[in-house]
Amino acid sequence: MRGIARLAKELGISTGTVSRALNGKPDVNADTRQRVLDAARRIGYAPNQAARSLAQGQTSAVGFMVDLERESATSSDNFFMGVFDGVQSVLTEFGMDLLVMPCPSGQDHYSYLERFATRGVFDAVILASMQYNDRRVGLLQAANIPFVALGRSSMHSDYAWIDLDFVTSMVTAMERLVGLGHRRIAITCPKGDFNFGHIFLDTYKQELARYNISYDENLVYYVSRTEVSGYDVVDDLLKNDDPPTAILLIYELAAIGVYRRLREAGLEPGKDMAVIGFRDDPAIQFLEPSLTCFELELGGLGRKLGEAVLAQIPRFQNHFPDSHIEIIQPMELRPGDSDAFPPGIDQKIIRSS
Amino acid sequence: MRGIARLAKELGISTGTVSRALNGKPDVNADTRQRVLDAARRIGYAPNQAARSLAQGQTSAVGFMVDLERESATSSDNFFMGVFDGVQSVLTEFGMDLLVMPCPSGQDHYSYLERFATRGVFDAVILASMQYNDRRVGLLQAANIPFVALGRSSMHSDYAWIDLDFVTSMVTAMERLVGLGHRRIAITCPKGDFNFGHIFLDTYKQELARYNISYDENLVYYVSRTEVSGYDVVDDLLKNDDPPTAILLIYELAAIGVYRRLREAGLEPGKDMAVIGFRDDPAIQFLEPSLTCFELELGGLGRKLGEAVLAQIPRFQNHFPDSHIEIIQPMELRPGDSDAFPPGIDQKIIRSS
DNA sequence: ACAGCTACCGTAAGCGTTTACGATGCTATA
DNA sequence: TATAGCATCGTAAACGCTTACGGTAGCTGT
Repeated sequence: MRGIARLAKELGISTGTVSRALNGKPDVNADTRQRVLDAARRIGYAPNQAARSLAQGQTSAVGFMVDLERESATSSDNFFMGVFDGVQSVLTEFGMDLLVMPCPSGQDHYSYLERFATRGVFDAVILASMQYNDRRVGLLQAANIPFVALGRSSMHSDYAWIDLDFVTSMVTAMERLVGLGHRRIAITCPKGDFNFGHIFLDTYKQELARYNISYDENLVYYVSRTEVSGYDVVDDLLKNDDPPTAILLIYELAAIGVYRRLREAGLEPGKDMAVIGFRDDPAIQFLEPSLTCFELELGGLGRKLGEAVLAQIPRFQNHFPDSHIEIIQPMELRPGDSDAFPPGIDQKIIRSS
Repeated sequence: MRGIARLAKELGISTGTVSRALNGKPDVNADTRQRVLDAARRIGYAPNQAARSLAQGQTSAVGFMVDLERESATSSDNFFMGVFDGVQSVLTEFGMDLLVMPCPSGQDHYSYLERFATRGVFDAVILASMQYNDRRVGLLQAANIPFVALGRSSMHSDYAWIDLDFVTSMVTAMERLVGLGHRRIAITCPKGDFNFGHIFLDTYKQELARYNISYDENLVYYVSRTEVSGYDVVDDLLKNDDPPTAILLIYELAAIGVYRRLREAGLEPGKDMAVIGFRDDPAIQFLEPSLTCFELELGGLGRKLGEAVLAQIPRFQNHFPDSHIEIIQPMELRPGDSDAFPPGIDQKIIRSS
C-alpha cells in the first residue's frame, strides 16, 4: 500500500480524512490534522501529482514555450531567464508552478505545442516569439486552453497579449535622429516572420513619411540576433552610393559589430554614424560610446505576464476579473552617446569609401 | 463521456482496444487500428497525460532544474538554451520530453526541487549549478529518483555526473602563461559555493606549486558573472604593490570589464597584461585583442546529458546498459591574442599607477 | 426528552488511462 | 473431425487522489 492509503492505515483513519487534512479543508479536527501532517513528514509522503491532476482536473502548472531555434544558437540573451523569474513570483502566490517548454531548434512550432497543450499537461500556457500569423493562437483557442502571448499575431483576435511598445520606441528614436538632422536612416529588422518585425518596419516607414523622407529599401536589412549581423550590415552600407548617417538596430547586440566595422573603416560610431538599439542587453553596457537604447525591466514584464495568464484561468476569476488583456509594455529611452552627434561638417565623408 | 471512452463508444469497440490501437500495441487488427486513428484525428482526441502517468507509473518527462538566481540577473548567457537543445534531441528519440524547472531567484534550491521531484512529476531530473556540498544529490538519492548532474557535489558519491574539465583547462592555461614568462598570475573564482570554483582554485594552486610560484591570496578574487566584475578586479589589482602580469577569468565575460579598466589606465590587454578566459561566450567573440579561452560545444554537451539521464531510468537499461556515468567533458583551447605577449621590457610599469 | 445543529469522519464513486487475463472465432494441423 | 494455436478483442481492476454525500455523536435550547 502506498501514498495516502498507507498514511491512512498507519493512522487508523480514512483516506478521505487524510486528504482533507493535507489539503487544509475545513471539515477536519485540529488534532487529527496535526497527526496527519506529522505522519506525512515522518514517512516523507508527498502526493502524486498525476493522481491529483486526474482527480481535480487541473495540473497547477503553466507552461512557457520558448523557441530554441531563435534563442539558442544566437548570441547572448538573458531575456527569458529574467522574464521567468517575474512570472514565477506571481504564480507561486497562487499555488501555481511555472514549467518551461523549450521547443527544439529543428522542431515545428505548432506540433510541438500541440503535443503538450492538448494532453492537459498545463492549466495554461504562455507563448513567445510570436509570428505575424501565428497558428498557435488558433490551436489554443480551438482547444479552449487558457493562454497569453508575449507579442501578437496579426491574424488573430480575441486573445490576451502583452507586447513591447516598439511603436513609441520607434517614434522616439526617429524624432531624435531627425531632430539631429539625419535624413538617411538605415534599419535592421528581424529575419523571420516575427510580428514585431512588421510593427518595427511599418512604424519606421510611417515616421519617414511624417518627416517627408523618402523610403529607400536599400537601407533595410533583415538580420538574425547576432553581433556579426551588425558588422555585415555596415559592411554593405559602406558600399552604398549615398550611405546613411544613422542606423536603427532591432537587435541591440548588433551594435557591437556595427562599432567594429565602422572603426575598421576609420569611422567613429556616434560621430560618423548614429546608432540606436532597441532594448538594452547587459552585454552592450560596456560599449563606448554608450549605446542609446530602450530599457525594459524584465521582472516587471514577467509579473504582468504571470497575472495575465492567471486571469485566463477560470478558477482565478475572482482575483483577476478582467481576462481581456491587451497591454503595450513601454520601454524607456536610455540616452547614450551613440547618437549624440549630428551629421556635421567634421563628419568624415563615408560615401567615398 | 470523454476521452477514450467516447472514442470507444463511437466506434462500437472497447476502451481497451482503443488504447491498444493508439499505443501501437500488437494485439489489434490493422483495420481497427486505422479506424481508431482516423476517429481520433477527426474529433481531435489527445490522451490525458495525468491519466496516463497514473496508470503507467511514469510521466515521460525529465526535468531540468536551472537556478535563476545565478542566471537571470547576471549578464548574458545562452549556455542553457544551447544545452537544452542538445538534451531534447536525444530525449525525443526515446519518446521523452524535456521540461525546465526555473528555480526563482528568491527560492531555496532544495525545497524547490523537493516539491517537484517527490511528486512524481518527472521520471528523472537534470541538475546544474552544482555546489560543493549540494544537498539536492542526497534528496534525489533518498527518494530514489533517477538523475544526472551537470557538475559535481564534492560531498557525495555514487551518482551520475558530467563535469567540465576545468582541471586540464587550468593546467593548459598555466602552462601557456608560465611558458611566456609570467610569474604573477591573478585569478577570479566564482562567488558562491560552487564546486567548480573549488576545482578551479585548487588546480590553480597546484600549478603554482608545480612551477615553484608562491601562492598570493591577494591575487584571488571572488566574482559574480558580470562583465563589471572584471572591471572592479583590475581596478583593485592596479593598486597592488606588485601587480600581476596575467589574469585568469573563470567567467569569460569579465574580460570585457578587464579590457576596459586596463585601457582606462593606459594599458593594453594582451600586452601589458595577459588575459585568459574559461569557456567561450558568443558575447566576447568581438573582443580586440581576441580572447584566449576554451571552447565548449553546447549541443554535444547537451546530448551527453540526455543520454546520461536516460541511462538512469530503469526501463532504458537495454539501450543504455551502463548507468555509471562520470564524464569529464573536455574544453578545447582557442588561442587568441590576449596572452600572446610575454611580460617584456616594453611593458608599461603598471605598479606605479 | 426531543428536534435541530454542528463538528467530524467514513464511504465510495469518480478522474481517464493502461494492461493482465480471459473469451471468442478462425485457421491449420494431425 | 478434434484440437491446438493464433489473432483479436472485451472485461475489469488498478493507478493515487479528491470530494459529494451521508452518518454518528455530542451539544443546544425548549
